[in-house]
Amino acid sequence: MFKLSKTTDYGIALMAQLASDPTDVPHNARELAQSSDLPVPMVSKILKALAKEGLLVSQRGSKGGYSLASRPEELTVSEMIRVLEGPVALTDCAIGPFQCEHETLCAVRKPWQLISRVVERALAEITLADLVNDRSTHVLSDMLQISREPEDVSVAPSPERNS
Amino acid sequence: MFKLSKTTDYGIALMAQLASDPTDVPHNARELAQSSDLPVPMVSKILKALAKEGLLVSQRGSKGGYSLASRPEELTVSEMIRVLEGPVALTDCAIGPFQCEHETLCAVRKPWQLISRVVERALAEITLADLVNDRSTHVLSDMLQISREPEDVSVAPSPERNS
DNA sequence: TATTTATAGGACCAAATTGGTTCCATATAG
DNA sequence: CTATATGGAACCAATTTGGTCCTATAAATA
Repeated sequence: MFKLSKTTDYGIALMAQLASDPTDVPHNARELAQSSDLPVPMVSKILKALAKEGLLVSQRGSKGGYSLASRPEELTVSEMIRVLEGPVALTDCAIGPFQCEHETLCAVRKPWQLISRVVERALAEITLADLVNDRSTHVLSDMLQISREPEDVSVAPSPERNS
Repeated sequence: MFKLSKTTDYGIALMAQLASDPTDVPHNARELAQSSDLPVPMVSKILKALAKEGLLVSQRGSKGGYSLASRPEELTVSEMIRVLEGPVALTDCAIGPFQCEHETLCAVRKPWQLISRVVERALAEITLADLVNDRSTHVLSDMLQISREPEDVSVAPSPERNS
């Protein structure tokens, strides 16, 4: 569906939640699960992964929990997606050589590689700080070069789902 | 994996193949499957979908087949993805209201909507014509604002090149 | 030191999605 | 009439995904 997985989606939301707390007190899985209304085991699993990959630092034992490993301004959306979901590449051939069996015959390989880099570049412009600050609206609207809309912005114009 | 599905991948490759033929002679599924080295039933299925959605026009019966419904310059990658894969939205909440049960509580909803639009916007800059022309390299490199690299461009640190 | 609270790291499972096939109906050229 | 094509739907196996559970280990504290 060309969508992020729930894991990535939840993971970034959890990172944002941590980023929105100015103190450096670690937050534990139960706590974060509760305030985001997500199942504890799931949140726990995702936090473990984020810690393992170095995006969070973990503190074991009583009074333990997780806190951000870097400043929110220094962590990009691109990086979070890469860690949770894999490289930002729209096709296998854009990940690297020898990933797709059709790559020798395929005519659109190079364009896909370039397109993937365009998307990756865009996602690398946005930081975790942008997600939690109100500044995000400004930054992102600037990227869109549109006047900020006050209400809901959605991409789907049509109500009908593709069958 | 934040990747396009095979269906979309194949579908766009097939469109590109049609676009690269200057004549308007319809091509049938068998033919297209052969020259792209993909299974015939799969190709057939995808072409049917593309025709149903209006991206291809079909000619039934003997000497029939598929041809592009519009000029390659007028069909964007964004549109092809939307038709084959669904709306370009990185999260459920970016598709539209009431898609995600957490949307009331979620703090990063608006950023995702904007990010999705940024990506969608980028994909709407690229046309089918760009995929088949050499011009693609120019257009896309301009988007990246980098000097065109002569060799393989991949997101992952590449071991080496094949062809 | 024992207990409590937390993460680390797994194995595990059901449900959804995906990639792919098959069959039959219908249209068209010759 | 027949061969060749698409239209449409059902169907299936394999993978992926979302989610749980269990055991081991680390730290704080009573």
